[in-house]
Amino acid sequence: MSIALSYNIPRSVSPVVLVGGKDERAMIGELAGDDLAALAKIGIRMRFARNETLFSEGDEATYSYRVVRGAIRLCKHLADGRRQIADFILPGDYCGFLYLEQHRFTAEATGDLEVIAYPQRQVEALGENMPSMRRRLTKFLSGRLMNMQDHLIMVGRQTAKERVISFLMRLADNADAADGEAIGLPMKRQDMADYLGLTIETVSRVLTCLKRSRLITLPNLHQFAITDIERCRDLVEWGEEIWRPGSSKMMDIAEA
Amino acid sequence: MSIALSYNIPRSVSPVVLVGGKDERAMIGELAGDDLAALAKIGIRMRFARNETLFSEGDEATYSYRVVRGAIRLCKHLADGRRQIADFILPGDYCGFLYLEQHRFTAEATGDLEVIAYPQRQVEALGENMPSMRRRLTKFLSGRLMNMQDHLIMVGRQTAKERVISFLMRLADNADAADGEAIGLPMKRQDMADYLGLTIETVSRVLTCLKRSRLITLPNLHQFAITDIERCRDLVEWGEEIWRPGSSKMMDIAEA
DNA sequence: CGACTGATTGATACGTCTCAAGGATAGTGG
DNA sequence: CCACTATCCTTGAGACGTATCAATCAGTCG
Repeated sequence: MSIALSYNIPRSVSPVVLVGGKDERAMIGELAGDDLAALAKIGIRMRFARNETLFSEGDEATYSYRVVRGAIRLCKHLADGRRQIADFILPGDYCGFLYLEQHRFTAEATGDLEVIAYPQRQVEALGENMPSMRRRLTKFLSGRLMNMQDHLIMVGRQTAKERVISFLMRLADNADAADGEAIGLPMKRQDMADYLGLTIETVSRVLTCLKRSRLITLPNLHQFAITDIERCRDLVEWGEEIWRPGSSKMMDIAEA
Repeated sequence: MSIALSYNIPRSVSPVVLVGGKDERAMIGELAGDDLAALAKIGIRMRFARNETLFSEGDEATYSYRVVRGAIRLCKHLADGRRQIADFILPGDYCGFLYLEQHRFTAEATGDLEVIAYPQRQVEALGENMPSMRRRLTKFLSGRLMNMQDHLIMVGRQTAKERVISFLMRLADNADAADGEAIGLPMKRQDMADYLGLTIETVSRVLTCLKRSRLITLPNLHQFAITDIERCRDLVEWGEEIWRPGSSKMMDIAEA
């Protein structure tokens, strides 16, 4: 069943971005080790500044990208300016495409961005000729769907605090960070808000709240650390009750 | 890049559901016409009652399904019972799998359900052997991601009224229905709510509101009709302003 | 006809948004 | 190195939309 929110968009088929996470990175590595030394060589290093566009809705796919530093945001816009970010592509992640006619969303840099771009045609050729590559790309695409489902439940059914924690946990996981270890936060508050389906103010308030509760620390605007990953995991899994029984006001999180 | 459904991947990877829409149905038809007469024959007719489970989180994929009557809901659960439905599979839609390790969500019948189940192995074999099939399945999977993105912006950035209208529009579109034509609503209010990220009461209120505004009619609980599809399209695209300038209370939608 | 499930409606509570002000940070040019 | 400035972030007060709780209504099936 296909639902389209943006009914003015032609019902043609369109390209899909593949976005890899921690697991998929291994895949890329393996590919390179396997048969893709050639692919590694055709990669072109590119840089973008904050808010620069890698591609827009309607563009044709010419490159796939691997993020070296910074992050890419994939987003959709409503006519009145509301924006929803469908995914972030973080350092080490891969963002590729399946051939369809055109993009249905926009990719922009959330800050200083460094990527390696691979000509799409060459990647496609590899997919066509190598069953092992096909298989990995399939897994990869599947993983994307999984993440989308998690994102959906986050935006649809979790509270602001749960969303923010989930998000930070994802970043921590992606960085393989330990308790207290500083983790890069390569996007602005507005980007976080649009990813989480919140406003910038709410994100800010929640962060303050988490900080006060000693669940996280914020050395500066572009870094954070999770004090107790285990406890955060419980918070996300078991909901508000842990915050403090009988109260869920923003400021009422128990001091640890 | 040809992303294939690599169906002979070792069973260490987890399955992903493929869900087809109006467009994808054509694909299945074409496949059947092409080389898949055999597949059509191996289909097994199955029936399920409301809330029966086709598969659960953790199950292995043994069948893919095509819905004949009723609808399947694909959902995820939080520990405290909150639920988010990631997708509905409607009559004519297809629901297949790519393997990774295990299902990460549950598939249940939203009411009386009739499906045709295809043994996964046989579908897999077809994917492996036929490049054209691979390509279609890729497009198909890509379409899923597109829909998920639309669903995300809906749940993350649209108001209750916009979500309900979008949803009804999707159903109407899927059914190729004209203005005023009765369309089946093969799920309960709770299912709609969990899909839209709302409560059952809010869904009910919005429906009442739309009815009063003469945007839709509800002959009975399992059917609806859109009075003016064009107007609904505008509402979704341009937001609340059309409802009635200066007011957005539930009861304040202009009478047409 | 009851008994049951699901849908509607109402009153109120609560979480997040909106609007507005002030504070922090980073970049720029003298 | 220090104003100067633009941008981003934080905080507060109040409004608004949706959730919650509770009662009633409408179908359905024995």
